Amino acid sequence: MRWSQTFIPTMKEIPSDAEIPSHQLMLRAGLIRQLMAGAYTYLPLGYRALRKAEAIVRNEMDKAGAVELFMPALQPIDLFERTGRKSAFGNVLINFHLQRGDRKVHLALGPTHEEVVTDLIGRHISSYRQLPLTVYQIQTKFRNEERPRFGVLRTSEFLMKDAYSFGATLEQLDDVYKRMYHAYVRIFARCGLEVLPVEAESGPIGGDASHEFMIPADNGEDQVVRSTTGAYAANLERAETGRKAAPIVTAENPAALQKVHTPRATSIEAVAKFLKVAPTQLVKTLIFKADDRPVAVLIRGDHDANENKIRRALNAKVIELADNATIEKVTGAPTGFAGPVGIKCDIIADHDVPLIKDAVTGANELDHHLTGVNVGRDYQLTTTYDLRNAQEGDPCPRSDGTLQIVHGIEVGHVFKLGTKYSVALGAEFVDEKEERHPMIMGCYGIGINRIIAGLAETQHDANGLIWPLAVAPYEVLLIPLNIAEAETTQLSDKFYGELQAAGIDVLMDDRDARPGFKFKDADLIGIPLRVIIGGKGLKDGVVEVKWRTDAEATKVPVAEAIQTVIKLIAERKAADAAKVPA
RNA sequence: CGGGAUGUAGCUCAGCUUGGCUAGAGCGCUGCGUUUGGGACGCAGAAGUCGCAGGUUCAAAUCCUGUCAUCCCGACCA
Repeated sequence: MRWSQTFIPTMKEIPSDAEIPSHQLMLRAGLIRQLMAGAYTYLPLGYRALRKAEAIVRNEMDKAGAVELFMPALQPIDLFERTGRKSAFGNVLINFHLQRGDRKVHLALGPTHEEVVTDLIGRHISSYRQLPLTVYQIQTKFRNEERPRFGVLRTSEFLMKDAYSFGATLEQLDDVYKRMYHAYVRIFARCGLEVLPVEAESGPIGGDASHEFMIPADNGEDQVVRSTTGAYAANLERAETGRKAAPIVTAENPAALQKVHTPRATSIEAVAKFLKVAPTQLVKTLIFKADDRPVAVLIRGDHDANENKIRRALNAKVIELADNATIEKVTGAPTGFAGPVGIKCDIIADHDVPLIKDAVTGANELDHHLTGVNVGRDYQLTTTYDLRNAQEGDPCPRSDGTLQIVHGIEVGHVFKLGTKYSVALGAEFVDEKEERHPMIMGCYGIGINRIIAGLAETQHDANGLIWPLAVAPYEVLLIPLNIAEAETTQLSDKFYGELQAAGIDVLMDDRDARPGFKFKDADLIGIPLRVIIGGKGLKDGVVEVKWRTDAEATKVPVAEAIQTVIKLIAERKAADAAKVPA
């Protein structure tokens, strides 16, 4: 492509609306333009990168045995009502009524396609002999994000590869899951992305039933816990800690239990400030309803409760924070003054709670707290659990390392769904004994836009983007230094034609601009290999070849230049391919 | 949805506090000329209903009310 004939609106200045590097650079390099909050146009350069990432995803999905199809974005709301996801999605689901003749139809724009695909497969697959089957599509998804942000990282409309597997047995599900996991590792490696697979919240099947693929990045929205030894990585929502259950013994020389007046101090911060003690000295008592049974959950004041861990510890299906009426019933006081001493419900506690000597807790009485609270003497526990979010410095659950917390951008997710959708939508098969069973499903998503945004976010320098060869909009950028010189343009045209004939994606900056101007734009858009033709070099019979990441260009005799470029690209491709796990 | 900020030319911003001549700058754009190895220079030009609506006033980019949009923090995110 000749630069003069395409559309690459680069910007020297940083648009004031863009805050994070990927957003700034994608705007400045002419990859995207914003239409409105959460909706972006992909300009020619950005769209080429997107399509290259898409092609890699498609290729690996095909190799992993998935078959491509294409489903409608427009979907009948009825499907979401049958799976209960109309209310689960709530406001995120874009849905509306349309007039069709004399009737109204209620439609949704697909936020994902479990419903449509389960309905489809359920209608047409009926025997275990036809299973397993994995289908996928690459399609625009729609979600009414309450707050789109971070440029292209969180938008209301985005390109997603979504795959769905249908199997007759858990073994079949496990098999597809492993193949998809492996395909994902290859996809991100081929795209040149550094990605960390982490354990994620997994829903009904449990165990290793869900992994997210995270790009470590300071601006990532997710928090990821990883072990210093590399033995463990998990989403913060999911991450276990390696802490052990503490011995439940009353501390020596405990202070006397004392009731103190703490007017209007209902939060940890307020109580800590009022009594001039550290939050680590406080115990917060959260009242949950676990399958409608009230339970008091004790967490150290400075820690964050983790609802998933609490739900598992209680062996409950659903838990939610109790309403004010329930809290008053079990504590005898309004919300904000709950404590374990004398509470009228079961108590479970985090490992760190019994370690607090002379703790401060609510007194189960309006405007009062207790000080000098000690386990064994003032309240009883039989055991403790891991009930809080992991923290920096916690022991690793799988090794002798410690845990650290990093931010990440979720770029992929593999998930063992089980039979939730096949039961709701009646997608059943018959086994060899003619017994009917719901199909066992898995789903596997990749955010294609996030591959691009993630690369922009993590691979750039002060001057601009640095594309990996496999996803770069163009592989080679030809720069004729001065198009007023006939020799320069003739040679550039020749190179342009021959490189294209060799199957290389080449962009030629044929604009009538000064060299410095072209160099700045070249660094900004980050094409991997740059070939400079003209000027001093051409007088000496050489052209200059330079990787985006090189400090200095290499001089190559004109006669050898084309072969050199073809060889360099081939070598880089081979080197990149060697980094991809087999 | 709660909190904060910002809307003036394609981009970055000044002017607003204390209302007052014809609304400014840099970059970009058009024409001519000179330039040509890291975002050139000169001359001449085009381009803005000052987000929108209403109000106050002799007079509003500036003050008031409402509204819309965008960004940031938080809540939310199968």
